[in-house]
Amino acid sequence: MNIYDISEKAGVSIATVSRVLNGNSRVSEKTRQKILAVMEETGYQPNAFARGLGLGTMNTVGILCADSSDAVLASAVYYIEQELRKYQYDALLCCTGYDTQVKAKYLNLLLSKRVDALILAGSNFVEADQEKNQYIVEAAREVPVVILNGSLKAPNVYCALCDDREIMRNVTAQFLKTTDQILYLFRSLTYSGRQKAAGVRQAFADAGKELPERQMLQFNGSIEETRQVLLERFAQGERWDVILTSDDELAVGAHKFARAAGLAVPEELQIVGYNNSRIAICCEPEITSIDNHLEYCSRSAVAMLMQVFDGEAVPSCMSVSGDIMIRGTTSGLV
Amino acid sequence: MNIYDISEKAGVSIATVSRVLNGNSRVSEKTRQKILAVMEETGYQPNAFARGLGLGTMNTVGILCADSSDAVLASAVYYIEQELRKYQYDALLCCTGYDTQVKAKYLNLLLSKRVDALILAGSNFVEADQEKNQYIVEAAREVPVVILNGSLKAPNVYCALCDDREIMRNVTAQFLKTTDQILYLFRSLTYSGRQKAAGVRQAFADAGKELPERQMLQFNGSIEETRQVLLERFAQGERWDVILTSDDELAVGAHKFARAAGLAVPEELQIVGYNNSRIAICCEPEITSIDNHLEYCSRSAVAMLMQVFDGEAVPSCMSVSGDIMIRGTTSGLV
DNA sequence: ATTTACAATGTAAGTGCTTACAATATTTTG
DNA sequence: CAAAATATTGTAAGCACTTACATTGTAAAT
Repeated sequence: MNIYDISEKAGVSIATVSRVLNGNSRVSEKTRQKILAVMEETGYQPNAFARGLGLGTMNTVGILCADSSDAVLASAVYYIEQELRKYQYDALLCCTGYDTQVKAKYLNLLLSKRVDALILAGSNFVEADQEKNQYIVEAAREVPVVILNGSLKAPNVYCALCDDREIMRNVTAQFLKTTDQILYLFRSLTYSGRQKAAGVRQAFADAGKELPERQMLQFNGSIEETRQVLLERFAQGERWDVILTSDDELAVGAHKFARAAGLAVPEELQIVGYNNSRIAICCEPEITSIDNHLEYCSRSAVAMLMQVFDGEAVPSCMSVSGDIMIRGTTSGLV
Repeated sequence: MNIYDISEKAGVSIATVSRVLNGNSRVSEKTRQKILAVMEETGYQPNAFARGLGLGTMNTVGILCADSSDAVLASAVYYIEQELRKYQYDALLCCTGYDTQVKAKYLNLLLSKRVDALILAGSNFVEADQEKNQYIVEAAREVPVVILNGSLKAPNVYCALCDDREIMRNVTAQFLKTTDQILYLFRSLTYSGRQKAAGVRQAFADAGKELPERQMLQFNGSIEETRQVLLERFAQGERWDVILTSDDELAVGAHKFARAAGLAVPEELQIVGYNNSRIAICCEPEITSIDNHLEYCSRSAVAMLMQVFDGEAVPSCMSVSGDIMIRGTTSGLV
């Protein structure tokens, strides 16, 4: 069943059928109805490939994300997909893992599928070494690229992110009023990761203090492993009044550590998570977490993209404030 | 840059170029190398739409899922996408929400994009009312349909799932040896939901006991709301020795309830979750949960699909056992 | 009534690939 | 060395649409 069959049954030319298919040119109401009736009755579905060939697009956007089973990235993907669909776009999902080579490979694979744009979901896509981001810059020569939670200055690259640095500086500064014994526990130095760390550092600097390297702990492991690592450090005599983390899972690990070490939360140890994800409220007391407004940013990323499609002038970067969700693992925060 | 440009620069016909593109027919090594060189040098990328039009496929599978931000579904989508990519298929993701009308609409939308198959991720796709599943049966006339965690008997529909009924019967039976005060807290009667409930019921029946309706509590809310609901019932005088749940989030709610009610876990109240998801290990004590082998099933679903593509004989349903992951919220389970 | 304007429709040339079949070149065989 | 067999390449007809441009039909204007 193709456009010829329809045109024949309706007694018109294929051009007219195509016109009603695309709803653009003028077709008399009478023939439009007739054609629609024939389509209905035959259950005709236009061939999307032929359509794509003729129009040069299939209304598809590629979403790249390292790991869509990660709670935060899964949410991002979900919001993005939802928002794309509002605008009649389909989402081609591709989970890349964290290796740059692989990311570049998959990005090009999506490109070869002729997606209309690429959305890179996750701050891990922007590396500190600009060389490694080159593949993104090149991709942007083909289609618009939107980065969620990462910033990269290049033509046709748009970013939507949270000001992680500022909120981290703010929160750290608040704790610094009462104690220097703050541990910053972070997972990896993605774009956001670097911002957060910089925020912590800056708060110390602003207070005229030095942040000892021992108080910056990079650790990329499970909840259980996080608990272990902290216990080991604790056993070696390290003590903290506050543990700031770069994500809620690490905070849960810290929470478990506190319990294992017999430390009362928040009286003896305060804990702050990041992302304000669902996991933060599973513990008792529930974990204070920084809300980086993932949903808002995700939807904005898509909105920006649509404006780019429409040829509107769009700023290359949109940023929102981080805001703290105060719960039981902290006291005295504002 | 199209196939004509390449053929010209390489001094061959487009047919030969197409042949090296598809790597199938014999092309002399010399000309193959020459053509590859030209492609390399010009950065040629074949047009996927034209390819799709000629071949009738773009190697794309549609994944339908109600809500990819849900931890369990997100994992399923992740595993499926990973596995599809191994076989060079792309994943078109579509989040439908839980309304049947909407699901049907989106399913047809994916179909109109000419996907090679559909994977329905989540037991919510199979409803008790067969009428409501009709749209799936019809879709299967166009392309193979694979259902994850749901069973539907129809031509060209394949299922991969866990025997939820049996494991639920088994676990319930174990508790019934020592107490009848078991609450089964469940979210919704999806396909799996119905199986689980049936398992609980059967265990009671097998033990010659009756399961009072008060001990079946359907509740579809957040962790916090779950805690509330249980507290209310508790305040009204209801008492339980065991709370079985249909997912880990409900179990976390039960966990929080226990804490709020001052009940020691597992001494005074035992709790069992379902899905063995990451959230189960956030609490203290960690939650015993039933592992329904989501990863295995997800990957199997894709594997089955590939066999269908290859024209191999495939059973219409594959089932795995559920297995219990014993942790701190239970005692005496085997 | 005739010209003019414009709306509705049709014709035909893309869009870029695949592949059956035909044609040609190269080996193998007698 | 010619004929047969086989490997390599080319020709041309799909695949199912879109759309610029041409044509026809209709209503308004003169």
